[in-house]
Amino acid sequence: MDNFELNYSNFSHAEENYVKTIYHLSEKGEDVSTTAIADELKTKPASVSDMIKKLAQKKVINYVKYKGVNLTEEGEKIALWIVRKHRLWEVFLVEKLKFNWDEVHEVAEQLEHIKSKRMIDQLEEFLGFPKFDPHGDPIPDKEGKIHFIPAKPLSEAPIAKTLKVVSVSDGNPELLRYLDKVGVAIGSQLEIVEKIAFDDSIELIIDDRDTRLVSKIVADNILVVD
Amino acid sequence: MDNFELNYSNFSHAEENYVKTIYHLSEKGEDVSTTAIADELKTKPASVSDMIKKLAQKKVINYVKYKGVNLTEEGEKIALWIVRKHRLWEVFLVEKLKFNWDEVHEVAEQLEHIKSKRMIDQLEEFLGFPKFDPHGDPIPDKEGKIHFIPAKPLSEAPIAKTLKVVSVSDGNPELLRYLDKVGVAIGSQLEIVEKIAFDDSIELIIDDRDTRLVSKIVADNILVVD
DNA sequence: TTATCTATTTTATTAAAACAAAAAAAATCA
DNA sequence: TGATTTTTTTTGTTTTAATAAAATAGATAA
Ligand SMILES: [Mn+2]
Ligand SMILES: [Mn+2]
Ligand SMILES: [Mn+2]
Ligand SMILES: [Mn+2]
Repeated sequence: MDNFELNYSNFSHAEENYVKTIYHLSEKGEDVSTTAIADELKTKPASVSDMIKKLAQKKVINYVKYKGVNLTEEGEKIALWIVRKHRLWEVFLVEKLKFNWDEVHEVAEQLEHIKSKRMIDQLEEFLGFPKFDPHGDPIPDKEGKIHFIPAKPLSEAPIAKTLKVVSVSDGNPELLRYLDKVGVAIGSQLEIVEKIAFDDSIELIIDDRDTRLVSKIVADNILVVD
Repeated sequence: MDNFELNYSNFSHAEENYVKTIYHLSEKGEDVSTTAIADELKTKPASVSDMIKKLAQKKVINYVKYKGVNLTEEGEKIALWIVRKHRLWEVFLVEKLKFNWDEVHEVAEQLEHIKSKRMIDQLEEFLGFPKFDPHGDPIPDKEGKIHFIPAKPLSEAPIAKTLKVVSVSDGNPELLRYLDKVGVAIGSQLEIVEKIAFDDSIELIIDDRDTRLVSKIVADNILVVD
């Protein structure tokens, strides 16, 4: 508990990125593979193998050779601390500096490594204790607690029900600009009219106004609740 | 001119710190020595010799072996770009996140390396285009222009004249907390009552209220105009 | 003008983070 | 099961930034 108070200054920029990546890849539950990490960090499996050993020694991940890794409690705390910073900075950029939601992720990737607990807690207060970032992702509180909304991808949602957009993946600016164009935002109401079996594309009504066809890959990246 | 528009992403964290340090050490006019840089960056002369060669190759400094270095035009642009970021972030921390002026420098040392011209220009606007940072230092504008106030150290100021505090050095938090305690701030009125020749300490009146004795080293770090 | 001292540079090592190529283990296929 | 393919790890290099120790240039002092 008190560990989260620290700034974790004994972790390098690179180590933090690995921990954060393992956290995100773990969200599906299973152990994370070397190649998955390499793909995500745009590096090579050989580099990942090296770093994994170091992180295991530092006790932030559990590692069994050839079996993949998962975060220890300590590792998860570090990951949540980085995620908290990332998302609060994204809110700041959108709410205060007039950034569009497709422009914040890259800068937040840098800002998330700035070490100052004090600054982040003050920033959170300054922003009015936001619960979600501009892409609908929940912001861990100062104790590292995070509250997930049970949502599913639009691609797996039922037909002919009123759905609400909870979050969208923030990594790809092109997707976000596309959503701007078609008028999908956090909180938008969607209703699936038809699922085209041939290519899994989806025809839907947006906010009771426009009818649109979106591809499977777009639908995979929009999380909704009904 | 257009170079300042760039984010200079081809410079590492370490290189940026060297360029900024050389900029600050150059303010006295002369070439900067290897040891001076090493002292400032808390590293060793051997490391500085290495880095100096690299920076000379990158054409951001002029370097003659055994003679010291100075910034090229390009180097000065980079330095001013970093200084601009540092000082705007310091204003943000004090004005928006309720930091005291002794708490901002360390965090700004990290924030100054974040690469996003867009963010800094927006931040400047958000802060209302401040001209000075919390320690009274001028903030370079988006073209990299900086306006110096011709001030001198309190230790070299004349006796029995009304002086105004223009800036104080921001590197040492202890000094800043001491100034808080004795009631010296940017804009304070000072009047030197007596200079004690024995140890160069100075007796002064602060804002027409308190009489105080401050040491030479404190007086060296307060810049005033009359 | 030497001799001595100090500042600077060079050389050789180290640590972090990455990569390619080779080796080994695990998974898949026949 | 045995052969083949894929994934992961190991080994050997590279680059960046730092250090200590040795060599050298410059400054100072006798
Ligand atoms: Mn993001
Ligand atoms: Mn986000
Ligand atoms: Mn500062
Ligand atoms: Mn300052």
